[in-house]
Amino acid sequence: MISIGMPGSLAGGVAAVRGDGWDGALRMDFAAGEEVYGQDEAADLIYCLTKGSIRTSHLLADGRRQIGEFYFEGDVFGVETGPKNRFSAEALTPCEVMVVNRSGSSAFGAGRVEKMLWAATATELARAQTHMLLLGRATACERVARFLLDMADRFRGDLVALPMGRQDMADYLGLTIETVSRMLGRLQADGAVEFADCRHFRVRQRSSLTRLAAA
Amino acid sequence: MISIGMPGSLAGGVAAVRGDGWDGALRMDFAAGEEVYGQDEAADLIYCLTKGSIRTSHLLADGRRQIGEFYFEGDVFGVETGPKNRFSAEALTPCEVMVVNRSGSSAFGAGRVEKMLWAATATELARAQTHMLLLGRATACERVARFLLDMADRFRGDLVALPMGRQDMADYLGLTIETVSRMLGRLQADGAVEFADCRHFRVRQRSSLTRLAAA
DNA sequence: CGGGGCCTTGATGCTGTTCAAATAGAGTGG
DNA sequence: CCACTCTATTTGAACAGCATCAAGGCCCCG
Repeated sequence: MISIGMPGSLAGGVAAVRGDGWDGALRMDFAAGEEVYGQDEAADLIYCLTKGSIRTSHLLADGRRQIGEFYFEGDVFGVETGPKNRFSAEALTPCEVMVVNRSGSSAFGAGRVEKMLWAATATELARAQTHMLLLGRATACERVARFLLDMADRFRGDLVALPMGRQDMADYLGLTIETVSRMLGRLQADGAVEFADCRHFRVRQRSSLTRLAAA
Repeated sequence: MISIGMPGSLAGGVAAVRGDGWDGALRMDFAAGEEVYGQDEAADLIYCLTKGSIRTSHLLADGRRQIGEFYFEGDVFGVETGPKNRFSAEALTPCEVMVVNRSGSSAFGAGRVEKMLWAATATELARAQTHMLLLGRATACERVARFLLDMADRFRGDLVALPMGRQDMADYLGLTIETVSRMLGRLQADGAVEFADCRHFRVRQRSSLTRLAAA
């Protein structure tokens, strides 16, 4: 069974999410800033984000933090490879998620949940590899440029909203907030992007941005 | 069908690898330095390394290189998430591998190949995440210390042999050869490890090494 | 109006890179 | 087995990019 932890209010009811294996899922809601699951907790649930934005983060003993990934509407998160979560997940904005128990219909490969889990794991691997390449051999400017491109591609629409703050971007990109801020400034000065305010931008010259992203 | 590319000599015959889904696999041999598969080639085969060491690497247009992972005896490699390989794979030493076509018995979840592929993907995700954390927020010294610990753990035995050169380590850790060399020197000076020659070391004080790895 | 986050901007410093050269090691042919 | 060559590794010195430290500005909200 799904046990509902302290945070997050169970919204009761059961809704279908495209019939992808989320039919029997329970819906939960989270307020901005609330934790969906914690680092080192048992990893037995999988989540589909139906509304809002989520970040997963890994905290080191000395306070250093690495953001694993950002998730938006339609993304599946909570895919973990071990019995315990390597990352924690927090809501960046008010969120609505569907939850299923991964060991639900346990026979391998049988159920829709397994198919969905398989697809989600593959997506997760692709993202982790992309992220790895970003962190391994990209300059600060390239990292920020790629991040903006990625965000612009994930939100279809002219004006892109960033649900996360500078610290989250920095911890995702392996940089400091100051460096992120400076690079954003530089990209804007170069005419590649234009910021309406610190959380909203539009791509001005995709070619410049792509060139600066270099990879 | 499996098509045998130019490099790698088909050793004919069919051998079972623990009955894990490798029963119908073909064996191939590669010489040190030979490419097993190339970046951007079609990703339809999966490999089990039965002897030797493999590295996977991703090359950027400007020559920067990121090593994805090192694989040793018993490891499965060639798990890719898209239709084309994001990485290439090269033999570090003479290698013996078993090859199967991933779309062989295609019905999802049905065959042993699928079970194996599922396990391999999960392992791959775990490794990619570990690697991501390494590259994101670790100092040069921590990276090298963790690398040595990792190698020591994967090769059971007192004296650990490194099948890769300094450039490979550097490209794996997101550092330069000079920095890697300096950090190895420092770790040895600190008494954490001892190098017999530049490719063989033993762990002297695991506690120091673990402390320096810090994560 | 005042307080507290968050973001930006500037000055300075450190970690790791780059450039350069010496040394060690591996492979080759005599 | 030795001499020679070529490559890999180590070491040193100068440099650069990003981090750190420190203000200052902006915006939200009481």
